[in-house]
Amino acid sequence: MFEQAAPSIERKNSSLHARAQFAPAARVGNELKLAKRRAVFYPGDDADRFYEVESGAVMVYRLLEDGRRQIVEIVFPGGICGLAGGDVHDAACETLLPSVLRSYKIADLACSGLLRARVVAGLKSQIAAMHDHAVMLGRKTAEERVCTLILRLYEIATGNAADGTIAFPLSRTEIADYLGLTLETVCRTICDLRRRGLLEAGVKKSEVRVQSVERLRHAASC
Amino acid sequence: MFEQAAPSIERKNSSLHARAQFAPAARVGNELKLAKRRAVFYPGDDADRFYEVESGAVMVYRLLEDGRRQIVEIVFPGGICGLAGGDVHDAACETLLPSVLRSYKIADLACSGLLRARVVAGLKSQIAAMHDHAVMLGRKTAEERVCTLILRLYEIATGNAADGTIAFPLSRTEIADYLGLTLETVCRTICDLRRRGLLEAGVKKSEVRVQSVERLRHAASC
DNA sequence: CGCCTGTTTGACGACAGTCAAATTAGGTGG
DNA sequence: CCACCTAATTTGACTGTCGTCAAACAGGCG
Repeated sequence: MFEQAAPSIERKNSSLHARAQFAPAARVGNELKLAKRRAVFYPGDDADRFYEVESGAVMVYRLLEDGRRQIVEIVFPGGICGLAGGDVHDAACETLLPSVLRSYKIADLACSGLLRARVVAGLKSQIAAMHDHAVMLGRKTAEERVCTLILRLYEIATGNAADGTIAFPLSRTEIADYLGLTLETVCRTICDLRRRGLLEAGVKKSEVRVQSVERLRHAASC
Repeated sequence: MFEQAAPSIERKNSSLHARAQFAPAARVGNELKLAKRRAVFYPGDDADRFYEVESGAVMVYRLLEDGRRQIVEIVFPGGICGLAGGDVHDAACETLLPSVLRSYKIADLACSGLLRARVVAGLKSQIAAMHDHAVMLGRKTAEERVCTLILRLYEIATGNAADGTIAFPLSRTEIADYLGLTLETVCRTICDLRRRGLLEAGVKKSEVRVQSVERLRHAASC
């Protein structure tokens, strides 16, 4: 949170739980510009506000005592985060890209029918996405998981630059933590997909080009 | 725990996707009494209604083409199901026990502030539960998964008959499909926990007795 | 009492994880 | 602009957990 006007101040906040001291809570529908990899909230934080992603992307994750991490949601524009659990947040939330969020008080839901409709719609598609995710984590092989994720990113990206090239907003480790795999398995799987011609290397190493959506969809089992 | 008084009407509906024809859509807050293992909705069904579980329990699941199944939610009293995806349901829903559900039209949300508050609260804890579930599926070992589930059932049951005995509303196959394991692994793990004294056999085979919540919680990593 | 289904147990194999090292990318300062 | 340094990615070899296939066993219901 809470770096207000984006850029400048870059408190180092390298992922795992370096606590940020927040700026004082903002007003209804307060806009929040955040740089890449900034914390939005931490588990245990007061959950009196939730967030709507306007641009960019955020990830919501949980940590176990021993350091295992699971990214439980990746939220893209139009999605909601911070509406889970009781009166404190149940997970951590961090930007993956420079993002604009809009924060609301829970109580605002009662006031605005428009907001409520947007939130309900957001939650509905979010729950469906979590169903997809559960199927992936519980029942898909490593290759199916990777293909499923690439496909999802492709479909989101295809709105923007539709030449089949996808810039991952995620590191290998993050992909692994989202897919319930290790980073080595993710590497091996992606390389293998390249070798087999389903993907092609992009200009930058973090980019990838989809060769055949059909074959990818088939390999993803969905 | 759990067992209601199994009602009368028993339309045969043996699990996987034998389509049920529903009673004609009911009014706002229509009560729905269902026996054990009755379909509530199927994927693709018109999602003009959602359901609040009043008693009993339901499971929400997805099937892949090749028959792999993942149970994505188990919903207990107070929870909501059927609010996911777009204008058709994204998953199947079936009772695990004789249950009483209450169905509402989506539009009802706009009318009743009381309903809205209950639904938002329900969705929030449901999303947190799905976060738990994702962590389990993505990052926990077979033993941790089984312990986590037993612990959750224990905590729900402990409100009712608090002697540590849990009657599973789930078959081994269903436990496996919820935990992302095979039924053999579930069996082996439960037997192992018994051998190691974390659990004790109940009177019936489908029951289990928790020996030490502490040890169980430790083995569950949560 | 006997069938049918669900559960338990066993033997074996494979997919993904672990540990470790080599290679590459990206960022910084000269 | 280039050299260097660190962090990220890739590759390799080996291991272990869990899945698969198969058979024995138990329990519930007619």
